[in-house]
Amino acid sequence: MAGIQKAKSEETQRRVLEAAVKAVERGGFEALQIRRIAADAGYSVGSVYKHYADQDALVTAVDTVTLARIKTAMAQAVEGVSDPLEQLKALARAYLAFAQEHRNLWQTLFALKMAEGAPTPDIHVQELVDLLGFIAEPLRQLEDGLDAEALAARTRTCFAALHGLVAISLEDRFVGLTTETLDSEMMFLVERLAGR
Amino acid sequence: MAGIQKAKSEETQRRVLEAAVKAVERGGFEALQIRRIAADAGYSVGSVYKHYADQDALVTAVDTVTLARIKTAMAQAVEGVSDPLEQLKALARAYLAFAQEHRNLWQTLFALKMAEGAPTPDIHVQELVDLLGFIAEPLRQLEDGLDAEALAARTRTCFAALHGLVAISLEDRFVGLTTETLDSEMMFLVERLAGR
DNA sequence: TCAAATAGTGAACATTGTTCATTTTTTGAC
DNA sequence: GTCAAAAAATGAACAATGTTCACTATTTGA
Repeated sequence: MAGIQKAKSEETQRRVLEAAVKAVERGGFEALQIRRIAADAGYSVGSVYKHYADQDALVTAVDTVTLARIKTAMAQAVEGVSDPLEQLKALARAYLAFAQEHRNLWQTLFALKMAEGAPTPDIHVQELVDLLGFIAEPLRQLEDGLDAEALAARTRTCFAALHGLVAISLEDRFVGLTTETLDSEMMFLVERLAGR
Repeated sequence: MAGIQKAKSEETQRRVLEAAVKAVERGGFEALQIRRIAADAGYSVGSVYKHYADQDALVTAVDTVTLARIKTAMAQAVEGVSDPLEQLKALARAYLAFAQEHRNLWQTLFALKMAEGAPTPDIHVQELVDLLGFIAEPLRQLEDGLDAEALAARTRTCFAALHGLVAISLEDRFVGLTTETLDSEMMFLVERLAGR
């Protein structure tokens, strides 16, 4: 008869997180309201706090889901692609596509975590390292003269540049480019970064 | 005897904005609280709302100040520099320096305005066009084969790439690079973007 | 001098994150 | 099966904050 408590606890945590992800997907960062999520998940506000210390913890949990999804998308992007330059192009397109298709999740992931004094959870750091790993491998093949440290720095630079292009492309403030222009600019950036 | 009302109104608006800028500088986006700002400026909350429709309007006003400061920094950066590649490098360094020295203002400027349905104010669009203009001019000299439209797209791409590097460098999530490495990576990026 | 217009006030309200005393359910020993 | 302790769940209450608005104080122009 034992095990009911554990199962209930896990289900509650899972359903709360599901409701939180859906809330962010629908309404962005601001839609992550405890009362709303508790109601959507079918619990009271108190139950949410039993599993997540505060709103930040819930955002962090949503971000963890987002990172996992990005990782999956990146892994699929390079699947079966052997040419390093083509790998980088595929990764760039996958990253842009994810941001466009999951705009609210992506924006929440990069919406100033910096303001908080809390350190980044280990799981996030690991996921980010994995993401950078996708870029590091083709880069290593293209720039064979780099030592490990330089490669790590170069990898981050390449990711950051692509990230910036994606971030700016999602902003309304900058006059929008056509989809074709954005893609060609992105490919230009990848080629220049790859030294081609 | 006339003119007192106008002077008072303008002073109130100015002092409220000054308090708002200082609040953001000190505590970031989250420090922009109406009560706190009203008290700092020496007015009641109602007076703040006489000059700014809501919190968003006040953030927008702060962002306008930030954009003007960035524009000034960029203008100073290229002053007396004639070589186009050196101009781009100076602009990149100035942009990074501003973000580092005015981290909270910079972050607030790029903290998801996207969530709001409100359109970007004209003054912001104009300032952003001016900022891109600083980059467009040296780019035009370096890539003489581009037509106006392609140059505009390329300019945005270069800005976005630099912006991404700056944004990621300010994040704690990514293991920090030394100042020297960051600068050398930034120069690498500029040179590659410039086709050198 | 005075009535209208403007500037300024702050109490009151609505929303939302958070806490905690209480109730309901589960567990394991007897 | 009984029951006391532990865990899960509840929701009222509190605190912080954005926003409104009826009211007061000041300025204006005739």
